[in-house]
Amino acid sequence: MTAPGEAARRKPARRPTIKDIARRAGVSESAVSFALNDRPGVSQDTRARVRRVAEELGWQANSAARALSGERAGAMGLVLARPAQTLGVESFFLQLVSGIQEVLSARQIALLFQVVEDLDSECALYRRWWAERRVDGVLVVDPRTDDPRPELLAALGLPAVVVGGPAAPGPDPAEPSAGEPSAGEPSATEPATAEPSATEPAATPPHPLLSTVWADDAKAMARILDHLYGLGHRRIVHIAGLPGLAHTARRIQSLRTEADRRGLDRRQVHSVTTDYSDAEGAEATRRLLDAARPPTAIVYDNDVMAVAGASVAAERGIPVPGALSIVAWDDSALCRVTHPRLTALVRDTPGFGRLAAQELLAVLDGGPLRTVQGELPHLEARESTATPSPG
Amino acid sequence: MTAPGEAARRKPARRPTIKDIARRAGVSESAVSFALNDRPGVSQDTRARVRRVAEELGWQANSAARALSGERAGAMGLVLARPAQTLGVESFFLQLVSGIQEVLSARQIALLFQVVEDLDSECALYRRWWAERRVDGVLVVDPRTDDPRPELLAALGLPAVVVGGPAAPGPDPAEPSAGEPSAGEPSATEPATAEPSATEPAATPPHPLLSTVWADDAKAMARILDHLYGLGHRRIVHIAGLPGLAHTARRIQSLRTEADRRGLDRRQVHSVTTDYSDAEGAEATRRLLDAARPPTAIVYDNDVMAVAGASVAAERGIPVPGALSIVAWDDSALCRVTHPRLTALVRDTPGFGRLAAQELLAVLDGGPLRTVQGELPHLEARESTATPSPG
DNA sequence: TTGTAAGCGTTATCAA
DNA sequence: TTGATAACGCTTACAA
Repeated sequence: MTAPGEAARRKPARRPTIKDIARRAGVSESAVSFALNDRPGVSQDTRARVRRVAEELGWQANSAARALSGERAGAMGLVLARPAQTLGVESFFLQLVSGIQEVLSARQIALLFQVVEDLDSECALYRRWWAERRVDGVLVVDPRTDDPRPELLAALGLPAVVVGGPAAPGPDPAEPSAGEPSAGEPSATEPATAEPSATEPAATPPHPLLSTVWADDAKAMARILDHLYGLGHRRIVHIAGLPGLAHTARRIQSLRTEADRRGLDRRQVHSVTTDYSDAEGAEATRRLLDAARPPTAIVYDNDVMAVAGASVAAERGIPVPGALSIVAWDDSALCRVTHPRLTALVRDTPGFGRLAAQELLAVLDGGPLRTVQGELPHLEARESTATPSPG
Repeated sequence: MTAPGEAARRKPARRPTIKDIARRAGVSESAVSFALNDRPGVSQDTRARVRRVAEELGWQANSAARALSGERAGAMGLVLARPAQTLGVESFFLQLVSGIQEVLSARQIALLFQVVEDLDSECALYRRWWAERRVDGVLVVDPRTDDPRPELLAALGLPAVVVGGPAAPGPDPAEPSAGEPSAGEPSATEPATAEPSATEPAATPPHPLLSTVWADDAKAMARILDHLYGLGHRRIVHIAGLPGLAHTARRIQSLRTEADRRGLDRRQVHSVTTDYSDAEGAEATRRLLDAARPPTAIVYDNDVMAVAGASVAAERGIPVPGALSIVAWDDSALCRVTHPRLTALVRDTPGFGRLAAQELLAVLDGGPLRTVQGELPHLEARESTATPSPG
């Protein structure tokens, strides 16, 4: 081994190119290219020889050259638009990203990941990536009810998949079309199978411009309501996340539907929105508990707020689950380390990421525009939910 | 607007190239290149005109072409080697990444972010990135006491910066395996201050192969000890993270030094290692609290374990901070949502990321190999630490 | 101060 | 089945 300083400084070894392989295998460059890309037009013998030499030399295609020549950058993009401070405690994104990469890296596709401050920056970044030909496609997260991104991406012709589902159904408070689905019945409005259905826009309109993978928040909310209603809860408040997000709207809508279905009073079963922070989660909880007839159960849209809410209850000496039941939407270590441990809606987030990546690859391969549904989350009942004490 | 389906499908608008600009501005391609890259050799007038046309056309350099021609890929890499399950609740990485990108994106440099299962995959990925010329440099996180990555990267000649500090001081013969502290003789007292200096390799050897940015864990631990000792604690246990990580070793070492300095009993002031998970944090806490003379204070190496520990105390009816004080190494929403709120060591993680990115850029610009120290973290005293009750 | 032309490493088009 | 050869879009000598 050379001296450390020298090693760190020395010129990098030259990377082998196709030309090197061609020379060494005694064939032309184009033969090498064909051989290495599994294209017809080269004999088995030559192919094998070329492969062996490439292996020996440790050759890997120069991604820039490939991108310049072919049309593919060999990379996908993922932008997270969040103010730096709110880059929180959530395990959601890292898990999502890990699932995405499981699929992409198997195809030697890299992931460009960028955190920006806001939606405008995100759009600007898409434009730049597009102009620079940096990425072959992008995954759009945190879809909103009024989202400029699909239109932009469609206009740019940059393949994209929306992760997290289509926007909520239109501003229809009564939600007549999803009216009275009996539990378990595979309702026509919510296809359990992931078929591209542009014909059934009522409850879950496939996004008009981009393919979409999403979780069925409506059914998930129904499961939570089943659980709480079954325990005897009649005053249930949903502390939701950011009002602009599509899934927030879907959850709020679903809570209404489920409340109506059971003839519950809408003044006692409703949603309030927050910014997902522990601070707003705690604040909302305080307000609710101060009311004349406080809820007997609260559903939080993320784990951090749920834990914050549990903490507020503890401060006030309100027993959980005796006087207040708590459900967290999204499970994580947080829900298991608190005391009592929190009942949570468990999703397979890496699986969701894999699904999204697969769908993006499908779009790149010219697949049809469609809406794919992820696995339905299940409710993990723990110690924070129980039959409410009378009163 | 065209019909949605058509918009999504239609061929993307052609991206403008230098040739387009040249034609439109009535100059040669090379003049355009010079003008846009701030190189001498074109008149002010031409430069202005070219710039204006480029602006009009919304031109952005094709990253592949630039990478192929020049030597720069215009991207950096960051690999996180973690089993998918342990992709936890930590806010650390997203914050680090956001800081890194603040610096990189200002220079139009992208970040390739990849999550892999283990260190071998990480090394393989570096080789691939190098061979593919995908990245100009990488940021190495989670440095280990015995780390193969610096040597690999140095050998490849891939510029890199180690984020998180140099490995711990060499093997300490007195080092008892974590968990069973021997009443070893006090080792030579280390200097309380740990300056990054090549002349003082004992405490903090700058990494021999790569530039490094790091936080002074020794001083941070000293601060925690100051706080707890000042409150009257004499039985203090440090529930550390993964034993192989460099900063874990530094913290363990520092705890010993600080204990010795104050004449504390090493059987009562020691470290145990874990895998950072809530489960192991809770388990270690249970074991400690079951001991004949349980600690009066526990320092946890991350926020998740600290919250888990607090939960264990709550389960057993051990008042915090009355009978047990708790300190979390690294602050996050978690520490603020629990009840009581946890005293935590607060670091400027985005700032640390910025520093790392700056250092990487410096290395790329041919700067010297060096070790840079981040801002010293401070201890945010909250409600989980107090004078221990007698007994 | 300008324009011409030769690369960078692939892929893709054609003859041979 | 092969092997030249021309793109791809940019940078950079080198000439004008």
